Amino acid sequence: MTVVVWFRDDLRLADHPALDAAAAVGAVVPVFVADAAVAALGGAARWWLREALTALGHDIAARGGHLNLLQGDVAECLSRAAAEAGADEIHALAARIPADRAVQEGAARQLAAEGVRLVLHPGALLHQLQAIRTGAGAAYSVFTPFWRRFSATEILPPREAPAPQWADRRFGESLARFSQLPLAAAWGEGLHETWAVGEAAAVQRLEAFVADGLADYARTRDRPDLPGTSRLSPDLRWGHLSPARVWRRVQMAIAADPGCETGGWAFLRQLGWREFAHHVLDAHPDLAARNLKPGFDAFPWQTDRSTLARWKSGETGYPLVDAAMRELWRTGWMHNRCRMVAASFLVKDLRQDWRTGLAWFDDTLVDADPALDPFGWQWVAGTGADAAPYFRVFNPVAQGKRFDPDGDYIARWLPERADLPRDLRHAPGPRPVVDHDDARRAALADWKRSAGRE
DNA sequence: TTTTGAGTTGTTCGA
DNA sequence: GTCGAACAACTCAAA
Repeated sequence: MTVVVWFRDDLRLADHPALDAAAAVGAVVPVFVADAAVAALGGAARWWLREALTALGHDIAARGGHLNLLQGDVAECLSRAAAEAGADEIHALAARIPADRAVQEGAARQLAAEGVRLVLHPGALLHQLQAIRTGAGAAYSVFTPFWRRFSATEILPPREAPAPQWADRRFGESLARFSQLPLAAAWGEGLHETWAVGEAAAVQRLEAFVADGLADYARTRDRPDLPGTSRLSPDLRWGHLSPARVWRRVQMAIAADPGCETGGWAFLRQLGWREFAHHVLDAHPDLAARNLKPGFDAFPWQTDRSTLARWKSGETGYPLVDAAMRELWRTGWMHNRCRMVAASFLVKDLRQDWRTGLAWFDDTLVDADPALDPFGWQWVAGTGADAAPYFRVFNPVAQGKRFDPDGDYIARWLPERADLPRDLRHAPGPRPVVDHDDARRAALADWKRSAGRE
C-alpha cells in the first residue's frame, strides 16, 4: 500500500506528523506542488525554495525514494499524484495561514469526490489556533496575555515514529525544468555565500545557536554587529525545523544549564511572537492588505518613487538604514533590530505606505513570511491591533550608536564608511533624503490625526 | 456587568 | 550628565 505525502512549507523529514502518520499506513510517495501561490513568491524566497527542494530531494533519494515536483492547480496535481502512486490517502500538515487553508479545503473536497482522502495534521505551529483563546473564547489580540496563556500551555513531547518506507515512484518534473523556480542569476551569489539550505544545515544552525548564542541571547539579540541571533527565521519559514523541535531543544538547554534560563526564555518568547502573528492573521485574513485600524485608510502617504528607490538601494544617507538595506539585498536577511529601524524610517520619516515596504521585504527576504511580515509592518506603522504607539519614532542615528556602538555593522555593509573614525560612522551623510527631526515632527502630526480617527 | 490593571522593541525635553 | 515625565488615550483581558 502506498500513501502520498504533500510537502509545502514543511520541508523536513524529522518531527513531521503528516509523514509519520503516512509512514504508519504504507510506503510514502512524496510530492511538492508549485501552484499559483508558489509562482507569486518573491525572488529571494524562490531562490531559497529551490535550494530547499534540492536538499529535500537528496535526503529522500538517499533513503530510496523520489520527491515528485508537480506544477499547476493543487487539487489537480494531488489527484494525479494519488493516481500515479496508486494511493487513496494524501497526508499533509494543516496550513498555518488562511489562504493556504482555503486551498487545502478546496482540494480536500475535490479529492473526496474522487475517493481520495486528504488528511491534515497539526504541526506547523506549536499549538493549534483554537487551543490558545481568551476566557471568553476569542482570539487574543494583545501579546502579553496571549504569552501568559501560551507559555503555560504544555508542548507535547515528540511521538516515536518508525523511519518511513519510501516508494520510488517517478512522475513529476525535474527540478531543473521547474520553470516557476528560476535560478536567480547574479543576485543568487550573495545568497549562496551566506546560506547553507536544508534540514541538515538548519539542525546545525540550531545546535550552534544553542551552544554559542543562547546564554547571552537576551543581551546580544539586539546587536546587529554581533552574531547574537539564531538566524533560524528561514528554517522556520520553510519548515526545515518544526517549531516544536526548536522549543523542546531550547527547553532542554535551559534544564541542563541554569545560565541559559534568561536567554532561553527570551528566545522562546520570540517563538511566541511568531505564533501570535498567526493568531492575528487568522482573525484578520486581509492583514497584508488592509489597516487593522481603519482610521489610517485615508492616510496621506507619500508616493515619491525616487525616495522609495533610495530606501530600497540603501542610499538614504542614514548609515544604519543604509547598511541594513544593503545587508538585505546582499544576503536576503536583515537583523531584527534593523528591520524595525529600516521599516520605521520608510513609514515615519519617508511617510511611505507600509505596504510598499512589505512588498520589498517580501521580494528580498529569504524568510519572507505571509504571517510575520504583514504583522510586523502594521506593528511599526501603528496601524495594527497591538501596535507601537504612534509617537514611537525610531531615531536611526541614536539606534545606531546604541546597538552598534563601534560602528562595526556600518563598516561591514558600507565600505565607504569603514575608514571613518568609529565615533563618526553613524553621523548622517552629507545629503540625507530627509532631515530626521523635521520628518519626525511631520509624522507625529499626521499620525496624531489618523490615530484618533475611527 | 463593571471595574481594574496593564500594555515588545523609543525619543525628547526640561529639571 | 542623568533622570523622570510626557507623548494620548484606548482597548483588551480577567477578576
